[in-house]
Amino acid sequence: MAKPAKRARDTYHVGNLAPQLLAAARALLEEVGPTKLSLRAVSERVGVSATAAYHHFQNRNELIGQLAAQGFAELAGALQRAYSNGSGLDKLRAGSLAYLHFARSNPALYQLMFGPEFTEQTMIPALQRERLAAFGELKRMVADTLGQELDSAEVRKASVAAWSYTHGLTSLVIHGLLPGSAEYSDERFVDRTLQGFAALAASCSPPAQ
Amino acid sequence: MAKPAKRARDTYHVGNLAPQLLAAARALLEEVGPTKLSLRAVSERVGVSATAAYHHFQNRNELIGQLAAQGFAELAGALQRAYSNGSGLDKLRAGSLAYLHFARSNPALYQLMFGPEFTEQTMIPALQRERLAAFGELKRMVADTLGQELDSAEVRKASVAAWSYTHGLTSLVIHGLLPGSAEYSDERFVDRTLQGFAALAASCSPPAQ
DNA sequence: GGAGCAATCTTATCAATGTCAAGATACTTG
DNA sequence: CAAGTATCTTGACATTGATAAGATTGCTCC
Repeated sequence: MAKPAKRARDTYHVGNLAPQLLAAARALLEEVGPTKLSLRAVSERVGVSATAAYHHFQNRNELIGQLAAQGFAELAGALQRAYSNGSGLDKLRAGSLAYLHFARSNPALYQLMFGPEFTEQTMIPALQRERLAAFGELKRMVADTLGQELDSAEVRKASVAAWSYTHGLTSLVIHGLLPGSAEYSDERFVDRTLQGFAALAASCSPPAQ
Repeated sequence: MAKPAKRARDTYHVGNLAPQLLAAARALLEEVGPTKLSLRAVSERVGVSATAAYHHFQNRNELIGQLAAQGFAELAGALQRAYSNGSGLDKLRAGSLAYLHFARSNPALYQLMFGPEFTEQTMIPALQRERLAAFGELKRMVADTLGQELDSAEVRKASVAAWSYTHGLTSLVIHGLLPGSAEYSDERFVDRTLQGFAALAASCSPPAQ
């Protein structure tokens, strides 16, 4: 019988399994959510055995870590595009829009990127690198807006502020914690939040430098 | 032998198991992290069988959901205290400090409160209620600062802005994504971020109302 | 071109976990 | 005190991450 041979032909040496696994995991991630993503389901979707992934990734954490790293890389790219194509002054608004748009297009991935699965022990070099790169892109936008050097104290503080507000808004929207999280547009969320900041700034005591 | 009888005396009818389970889960949560919290470990710590919890909670999600609800209740309390004891104008700064302080004192709980385990399906009423109450507390602070009504459009927008920035900063600090996440004080993070906002506001185009 | 080696994939298996079903025990109420 | 109900246990099952050992394929080196 040629059955075992044929079966072997189909499954053995699929080729570049790692990218296929990552792609399947990425798709499954958005279907089932960040917590319910199982290696077995990913392997089954690709058509390999449950343990095949262990020859390309150390464990589940490394696989989803690379997914998260991929997410940060794409986020950095989106920020860069917004930074380049930014019209006029408000490049920061364009950046916020790109940020929120990326997260709303890949909600489960975004939750994974900032999820609790990556601590100091379970951290992956690629993830740390891409995260720093994405934040570097944000800092470039802020430095450009402020007209200051990349590593000035002003830029550092303002970048953290920008990241905080954008990530916070994004996180709240993604989790459905804001009214109209599903239907309202990215622009509406960003602009209303910016208006809210303006109102707060007008009523608050000016912070001491 | 009195062994089975004695054993029964020890374990049967522990009393108010639900609060004990919640307390043990709360402690374990901060020890092992939000993802690694298992019902069995909680039960073992309390000293009951693995399935005892199912007579007090529908499933694991309801238990950790009540934990999260408890977290929001405590957060609301912390905000209220900061709101009452706020000295002078900057009650918002005091609120941000209280918020960040709560999260840094209960990092795993905070991650759980905003974690991906609670979707529309897995949501429990208590969690939604306490979350709304906490956000209501934040809105009261904002309304007081702006000197406007609780349900005005201004207050709604400014509240979302305040929540976004505070949650974003908190989330970044908790996850260790900011330099000095471990050593720096709450005050330093909040004040530097506020200074960053001021710098951004000075360099940005005034948002159209 | 073939032997051998390394890379790749599979099957078998284990421990941990969430969950259900059925039975044992303790409290409560008539 | 008897019966019922609340509470807890044991036993079991499916799912999942992970390891070990074996099978298969492609590559290299003579």
